[in-house]
Amino acid sequence: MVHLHNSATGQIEELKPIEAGTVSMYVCGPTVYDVPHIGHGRFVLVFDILRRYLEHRGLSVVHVSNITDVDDKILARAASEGREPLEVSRQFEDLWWETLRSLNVLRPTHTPHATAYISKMLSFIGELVEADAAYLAGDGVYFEVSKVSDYGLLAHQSLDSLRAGARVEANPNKRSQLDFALWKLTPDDRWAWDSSFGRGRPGWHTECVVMSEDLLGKTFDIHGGGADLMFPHHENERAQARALGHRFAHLWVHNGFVAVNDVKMSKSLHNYVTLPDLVGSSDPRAYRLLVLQAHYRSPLEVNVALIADAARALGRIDSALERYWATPAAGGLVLGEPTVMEAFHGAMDDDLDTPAAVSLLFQTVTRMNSAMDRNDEVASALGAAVAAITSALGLQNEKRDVAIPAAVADLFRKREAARAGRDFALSDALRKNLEELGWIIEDGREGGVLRYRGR
RNA sequence: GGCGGCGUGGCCGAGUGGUUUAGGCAAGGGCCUGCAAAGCCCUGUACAGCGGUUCAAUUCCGCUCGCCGCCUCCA
Repeated sequence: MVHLHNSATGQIEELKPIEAGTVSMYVCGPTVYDVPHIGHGRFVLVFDILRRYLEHRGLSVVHVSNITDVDDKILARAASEGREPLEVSRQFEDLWWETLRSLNVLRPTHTPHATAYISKMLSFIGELVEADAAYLAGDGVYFEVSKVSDYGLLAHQSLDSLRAGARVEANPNKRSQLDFALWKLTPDDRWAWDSSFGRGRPGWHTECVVMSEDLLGKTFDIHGGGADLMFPHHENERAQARALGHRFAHLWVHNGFVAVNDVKMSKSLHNYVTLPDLVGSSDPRAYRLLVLQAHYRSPLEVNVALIADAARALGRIDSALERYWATPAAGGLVLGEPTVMEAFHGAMDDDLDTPAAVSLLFQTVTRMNSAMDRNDEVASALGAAVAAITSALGLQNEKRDVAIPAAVADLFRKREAARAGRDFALSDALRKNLEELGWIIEDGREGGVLRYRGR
């Protein structure tokens, strides 16, 4: 059974799907106003890994991840570039999905947009006002935090201590400085919606409650996101749902940050790296492996050199898999070696212990290679285990169906002939030519094997 | 100020009261190979410092030093 750390309780708890066999999962998505950064990459990979694993275990997953397309930052960018807000959000949303595709991240089942949920948000806010959990004051509608008895559950702080530490942001309209805006009145703005409260825009904590409940119900299994969303965003989402008596999310799952030189990555510190740059710098799977090598709740150091290391490690898995696929057994139905698969499940069930799973993967690669070297028949079961684990983690070696160019084939044939004639000088020279073209020859008993390694 | 976390071998990164103390990358040695590549084998005696508890601590407790995060938009 899958167990996950629940931020609400601080405990590792069993995932018990509300609807047997189906896991409902909501993961807070991006605000599309800029190029995705490597921090986005981590959360997207973590939850993709979780999803893939659940599916690997035979569960079906309804995965919802939103696109925030109405936000002050989008507006600001549109204004400074003299463009329409929708044009800006469209541009970065397209880039978002394109980047995720390159990371081999499965597309969520549903990808709701905030702009499509304005009227539902308004009626939700109406319910909150009716329930006396929200109030209309000067410049907007605010949620009254003190109406939720366990406010601070996710922050792991009491209302008093939160209030004590809260920076004073002198908004006299709020009854408490912790109260947050559900609807901001912006009567003069073009980018606004009319409502019974007045013309305005939604606050950013409401869309996720409304969209998650709309698509997954008033209670669902997992709510996830980056650790910095825990408070206030998730706290506030939860507060709204609780104020209406909804059970809301059962398990709150949060991933750790990406750090650069031990410091959380952020634009203001100029340690910002874009995701497309990072993914493009190496094998697109390298970041996934890097993420897998650390526990999802730990901070993770990420830089181009580490990505390159991970890419080299990937090579080990790839060549093992190539070796396995080349065996006759691989064509048939070979089950993964049972003790390995059991160990894999044991690790992953334990709060997604991917470091242990990856460790096991590499150990299995070594065992498979050894077994093949000595013609041990256990090799195919081990190879099948490597293949199964690799694909459950989303690290599968996309079989590069790279057609062999005629020129390459020609060089290869010449090299084989030279080698057969023991003209090693010519043979090595030809091999070098091929390497420059991105092709590597591995000599074996039955002659050389041509392999594309890219450049 | 409140809350939480961290300091592991060249780097990344798991983990554990004692026993064979992950894994990857890098490094060194070896086997194999015409040479390579791939693969296999071997090597590194790491746990911030100081006390304490214990038969035994890197692992538990305390303190010190250093560092990080949340409390504000943020994955």
